[in-house]
This record gives sequence, C-alpha cells and structure tokens, in this order.
Amino acid sequence: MTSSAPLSARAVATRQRILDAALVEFAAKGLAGARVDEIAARAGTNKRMLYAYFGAKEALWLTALEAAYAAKRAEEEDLDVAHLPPRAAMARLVAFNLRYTARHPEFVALLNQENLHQAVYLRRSLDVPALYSPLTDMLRDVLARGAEQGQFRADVDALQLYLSIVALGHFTVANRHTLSAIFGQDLGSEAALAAREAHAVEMVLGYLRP
Amino acid sequence: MTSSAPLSARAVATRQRILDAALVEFAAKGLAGARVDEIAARAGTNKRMLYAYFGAKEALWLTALEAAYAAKRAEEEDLDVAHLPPRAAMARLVAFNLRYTARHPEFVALLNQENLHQAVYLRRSLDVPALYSPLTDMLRDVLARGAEQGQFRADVDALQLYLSIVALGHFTVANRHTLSAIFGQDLGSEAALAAREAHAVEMVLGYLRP
DNA sequence: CTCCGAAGTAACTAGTTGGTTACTTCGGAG
DNA sequence: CTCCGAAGTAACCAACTAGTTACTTCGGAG
Repeated sequence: MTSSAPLSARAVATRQRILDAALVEFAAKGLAGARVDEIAARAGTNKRMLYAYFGAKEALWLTALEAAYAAKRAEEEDLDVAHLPPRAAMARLVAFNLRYTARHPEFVALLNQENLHQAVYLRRSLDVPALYSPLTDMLRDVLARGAEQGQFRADVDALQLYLSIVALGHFTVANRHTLSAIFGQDLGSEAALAAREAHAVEMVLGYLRP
Repeated sequence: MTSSAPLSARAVATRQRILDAALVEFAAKGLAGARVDEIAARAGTNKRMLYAYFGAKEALWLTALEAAYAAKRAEEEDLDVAHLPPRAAMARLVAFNLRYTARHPEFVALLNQENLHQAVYLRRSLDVPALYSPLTDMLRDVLARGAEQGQFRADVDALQLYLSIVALGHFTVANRHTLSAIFGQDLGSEAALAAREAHAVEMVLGYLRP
C-alpha cells in the first residue's frame, strides 16, 4: 500500500516518471503482456520504488487509466464552442474528438484493454465522475442551439450522436494496424487524417440537417 | 510443425474444438493473458494434441484470427443487396455490419488485440485476400446505383464511408464495458441495439442525401 | 480380433515474472 | 557537515507457463 503522507518534489517526479512509463508499456503490451521490470527501467528507476508508490501492477494499471481519462477531460474542458454558431461548434466537437484520439493512440489502446478486462479495474475507480466526458454536455447545448435556430433537426438522441462522434474518431486509431495490413494504406498520415476529419464532419452535419 | 497429411474426421473434430476454445480464451484474455492449458481443457483435449496440431501458441492465435475473418467473410458473401433499391440496400449493409459485431464481440476483441500487436501476426498470414471484406465492393455498387438514380450524392469516398459504417458498429461493442461503467446503461440489450441501428442507418443515409 | 495412429496422461524443463527482503548509496534540508 | 528518507541494488522466492518427453490408452478401420 502506498504511503499517504505528502510526497516530496523528488518523490512526485519519480512517481510521475513511473506513471508515464507505465502508460507507454501498458498501451504497447496490455496489462498481461506488460513487464514491471520494463516499466521501472523506462522510468529510470527500479521495481522497489514502483512497488513503494503503487503497491501492485494492477494498481498501477488503474492509476494509469485514470490519468489517461483525466488528461482527456482536461483538454475537453479547454474546448470552448459556446461562442460558435451551431454548425461550426459541432464541426469543432467532431474534429476535436477525432484529432484527440489520433494524437493519443495510447488512450485508445488502454480503453480497448480495459474492455478486455470487462472494465473490472475501472469499476474500482473511486472517481467515476472524473471519467465522465464534458463533451456530452457541450453536445447537448450545441444541439439545442442548432435546433432553436432551425439548423439542426430537433429529434436527436444526444447519447447516440455522442457514441457516433467518438466512434468515428476512435475506430480508425484502434484498428489502424489491421486496416493497414488489409488495405495497404497508412491511415495515420496527415493527409489521411484530414480526409477522415472532413468526412466525419460532413457525416455528422449531414445527419443533423433538418 | 503440424502434420500436412490429410486429417481423419476425428482429428478434424479435435482440431476444430481446439480452435473454438482458443477463440473464446483469446477473446476473453488476449494472447498474453490466455493460457494454453485452459484452451486445451475447454476443448476437452490436452496440450499434447494442441501442440501437435498448431505447433505454438502464437500459431494458434493467427489461425483463430484467420478463422474469425473467414467466418465474417462467409456471412458477408451471403448478403445479397443487388436486388434492393439503393437506400434499402445501404440500410441493409449498415444494419448487417452493426448486428454482426453485436453478435460477435469475440471478433471485435481479436481485432483490438491484433492492433495491440501492431498486426504482426496478421501480416504473417498467407491468405490476405481472404481478409478483404466483400462489403467494400457491395458498397461501391450500391453507391454507384444510388448516384445514378439521384438518391445519393455522387462524390462519396467509398473507403471513408466503409470505415464509418464499420466504426458505427464496432465502437459500441469494443467499448461496451467502459461505456456501461461510465453511462450506467447496458448497450447490449436488444432495445439499445435497435436504437443504435436506427441511428446508424439514419446517419449514413443523411450523409448520402444529395 | 488386430493394428496403428490419435489421443491422453503425467512428469518434466527452462525460463519468466510479480513481488519481497535486506541491505547500500544518494541527495536535499537543516 | 550531518542526518534521514528517497532511491537504488541485487539476490531471492514462489508461482506460473509454454513447450517437451516418454510413455499408456483409446478408437476406428480392416
């Protein structure tokens, strides 16, 4: 069990390096395939300290997962679309989400792994509200404003649309290796991402057309 | 290395039971987390025969993955939309894909795992064309017919649309556990699937509207 | 009934790995 | 400079696991 006393600056730095290294190793190898020695080595520290701070491999996994959710939430909170007209705001939300997953394939990998675990670790998280995406509230607001102004249909299920927006971004990142093996194209290039983003935005806006 | 002589009916049956058991275990635990003893036990056989037929755990993984792709391809080949009007045909393709992944979460799990491996095993497959989905060709045909009849826009990127159709079905299955943990809803119920299907069809058709 | 390959059993090997113990060394605060 | 907690080192343990070996038993074809 980790100490609950406040950590010194040096201790905080070591802990953070372990967490960063864990993110890389868990994203590349999954929980079962990740190696504790490898994480410690990548962090420039040792197993002793890893166990001192995190207690167990599984506890490190959950902390890394929570940190990944928190990082996404923080970027979402910086997203301000309230001042944009509805269509531009919606395009912004779709593009943000697609680009976020493209920039953070490790987040996508962790989600996939946690679903393999049937979200067993996530359910042990004590901070579930922190996992909730502010995107859903922004989406509701933009949908309401769009409908009021006659730019969007009024009968949209916000949860369904949220799932679709996230799906459009998530899927190609999650499957980029098998898709590349089959279609022989690099889906991670800037050109491919730009095409993907344009398509996703058009798809969502096409759906919302009254 | 497995024997290349034709197998007896009994041998074929044992091999198939091992493959079926492997699919379950790999889908639940991933390659690194799966246990060979567990696969053998679930198949009602033993490690000796597993190694006799497959040679190594990784070879079993690739064979299970190829079998999963082949099973999907076989069902896709049974899908006949050529006689349907374009909109109905497109709705059919979208619904088929969404329902296929809902019925086969193990396929989704294997894809996610293979992307974790960066498709290293899939690239060793000697039968890459078998992995190619007939859906893409059907999609091109339906898009062309729809554009000819003025029911679809004419400037659609078929690959982008294919990725989106698959994404709409794949994502909620791939993330059903983390989404349930966060949103507190069972996305696998028939009601949820029906809502998801209706939404996905509307989204694609909305996008295709001229 | 016989025969032989399939199938099964059990022990084994060699290596791996999460986690622990028992120290020594380091680095920053006072 | 001293002190003490952080950090590191190295050996260790116990359990696990992929894969192998050396058999025995089973089951179907002839």
